Amino acid sequence: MSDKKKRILQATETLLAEHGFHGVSMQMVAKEAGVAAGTIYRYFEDKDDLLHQLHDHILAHVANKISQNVSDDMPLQHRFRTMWLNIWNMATQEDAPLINRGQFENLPRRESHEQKLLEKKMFAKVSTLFEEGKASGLFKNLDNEILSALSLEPSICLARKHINGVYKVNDDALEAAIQASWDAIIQH
Amino acid sequence: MSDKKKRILQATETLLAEHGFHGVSMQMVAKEAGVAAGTIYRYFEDKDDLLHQLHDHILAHVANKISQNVSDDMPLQHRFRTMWLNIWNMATQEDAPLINRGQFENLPRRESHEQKLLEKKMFAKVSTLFEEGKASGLFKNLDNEILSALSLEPSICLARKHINGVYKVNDDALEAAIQASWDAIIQH
Amino acid sequence: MSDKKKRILQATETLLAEHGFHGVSMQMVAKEAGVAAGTIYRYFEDKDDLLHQLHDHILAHVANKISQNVSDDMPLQHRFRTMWLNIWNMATQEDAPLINRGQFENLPRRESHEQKLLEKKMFAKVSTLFEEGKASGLFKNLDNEILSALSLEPSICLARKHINGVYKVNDDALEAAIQASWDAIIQH
Amino acid sequence: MSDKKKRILQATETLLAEHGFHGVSMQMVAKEAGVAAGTIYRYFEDKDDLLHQLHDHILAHVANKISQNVSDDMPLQHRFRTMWLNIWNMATQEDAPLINRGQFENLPRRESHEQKLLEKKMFAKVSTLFEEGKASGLFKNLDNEILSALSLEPSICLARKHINGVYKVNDDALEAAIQASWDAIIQH
DNA sequence: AATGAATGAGAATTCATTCAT
DNA sequence: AATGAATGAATTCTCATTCAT
Repeated sequence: MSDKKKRILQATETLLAEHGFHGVSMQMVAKEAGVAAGTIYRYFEDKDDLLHQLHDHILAHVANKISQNVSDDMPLQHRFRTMWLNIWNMATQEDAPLINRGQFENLPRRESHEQKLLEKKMFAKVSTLFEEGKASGLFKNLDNEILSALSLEPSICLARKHINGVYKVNDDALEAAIQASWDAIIQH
Repeated sequence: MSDKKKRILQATETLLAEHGFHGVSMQMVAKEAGVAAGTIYRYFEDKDDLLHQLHDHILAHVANKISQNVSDDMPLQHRFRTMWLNIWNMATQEDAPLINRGQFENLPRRESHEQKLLEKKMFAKVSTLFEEGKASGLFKNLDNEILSALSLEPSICLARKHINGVYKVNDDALEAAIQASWDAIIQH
Repeated sequence: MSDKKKRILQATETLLAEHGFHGVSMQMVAKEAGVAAGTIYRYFEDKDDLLHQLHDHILAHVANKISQNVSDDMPLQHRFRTMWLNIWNMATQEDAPLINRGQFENLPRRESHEQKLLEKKMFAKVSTLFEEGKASGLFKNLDNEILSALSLEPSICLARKHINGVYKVNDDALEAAIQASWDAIIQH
Repeated sequence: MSDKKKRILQATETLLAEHGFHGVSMQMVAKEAGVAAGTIYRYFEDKDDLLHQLHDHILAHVANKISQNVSDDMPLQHRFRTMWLNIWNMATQEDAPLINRGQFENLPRRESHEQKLLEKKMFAKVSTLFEEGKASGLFKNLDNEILSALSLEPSICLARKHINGVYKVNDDALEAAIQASWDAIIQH
């Protein structure tokens, strides 16, 4: 990807996190990226396209981060813990500003079929985890979407509160939260 | 509250849900509410104030809905189930358009101390539930913010997927999800 | 018609005549008309609509001017001469700046059926002249469009040259031109 | 003339006819001509110069077309008829797109003295026709500009209506129009 | 209290022109 | 000579806000 295009995407993400969804103008993006306003339109059709592409860009980054240090031959609970913490770290370490401000969900998305297949592939390690857990009888027999909402999304939710300063999570609480997330999806 | 003020708030919520955060102008609000543009400024200082007040307005509505049919002398699990379903129903029955579109979080908020106290009071029944659960040794000894993130927020998360059409939750899955949310916070 | 709307149309006509079709911006129109840029959009949907309405406005003016001092009971040649001179005077007296610069034809037109009927009605006196002339056997038996192209449009053509300074027409030449236009359409 | 220069002029004419005066950008011209945007500036100083040169280019083409198959030893009326039809054919056969759309007149012109002399020379056959006609007593004793406005310009005028679809001219009407144009300028 | 015409700054986008390659 | 990425001023149009009525 061209250097300028990367800088524009990066600038957009930074500004969106800082100023929220409204209040980010193309001029601001241009200035932050250090390019002329017109230059943005060489790489993106219009503002909508810029936001769409930013969505895809971030999603790829997120999928990559979540899968970090996870291999399919690790024990289930170890894999789960690693992914849970990957999400937590990503959201709390400010390297994904849009995620931890809850602004990512509001980016306009392309709802195409290819897009969905792509997303599925990107989060393959999560699917694998849930499928294996269910096959082994360890996890509840629920669809992956539900398992995810019960166990991984609380990580984002907590991280957001942590970042916003609404509530500070300490190390013990963090471990307990991971355990509780695990409790939510395993058979008892 | 004056009739016109109510109509303005109602119109704003409807339009926000429909057109997203950008694309709602004061002219549009005025038209939808059936008042003149200038009239809005009799009830709200500026656009920001309108959105702030809308935030408070919706939050009050939400707090009210969540607590519906919940009294402090009901058994813990019954109370939990009722609140979980109150959230689910509110989000899926389209009577809180901003919530189920995930746009509520993006409303500008006042981060004052009074605001926080007020919110605490509004969600008193939730706090009471968690406190009693912990006191009785049934719940894990975690802060309410964490318990909420583990058990109630998945309800919103699922409802959103359900509404968006990303994933349809059937009745059995719903019951299982409630049970799993409960599993997340109780001691094992 | 509102005073502001009139001023905007007037300003647009003046500027178009002066700067040609390109080089007239909405800002310029606003400044010339003494209104704010946004005000134009209260009266006209967009720039296209402004130009369309200007077209209609001018056409009405032209139709009115052409028919001045013409009544259907005047002798044919007298009517013809009056209309020919009405055109000439309008174009040379600078009160129809767009006409005499040949910019009028380039205004975007609405090609609707109603528009055509309206135009027909506006130029009724011209039609009547040609029809009577043909019925009496004085004029050649040609369609009005052709008769007009042969006899009245040369008036505009000459006026344009006169205004542009390409060629100055004196009074004798003017009378001769009217006579020649007449010769073009009568039987010999 | 260089091949690229020709292609640029050709592309400009095509685009102007299609998109009108606004709506033709240098980028579009470059693309249509199959050259890079910067290349245009090797052959033309700026956009204005491009349009000026296009004007001259077209005028030369027109002058050439009008004089086709006309030699000074042909009988007057035959010469007149040939030129009248040359104009008609050129305008109706789409090989002079700017003429028959009435956009040619709006091209910016250089109003220099040399330009005028050049134009005079280019239309020498027209001048000769009129001068001979007047010398022989056949034509009215009017300046060439007037004779032209009375007899040849109606051809363009009619052709434009024909092309625009405002009015379709059939073969009989065409002959009659030529005859009427002739009637306009001969002595009676 | 209520209106809605008017404002003008600011938004997205285009485009003539330049210049390093 | 030719390229085409880059520029940034200018364009059309919107919109929060004001104010005379």
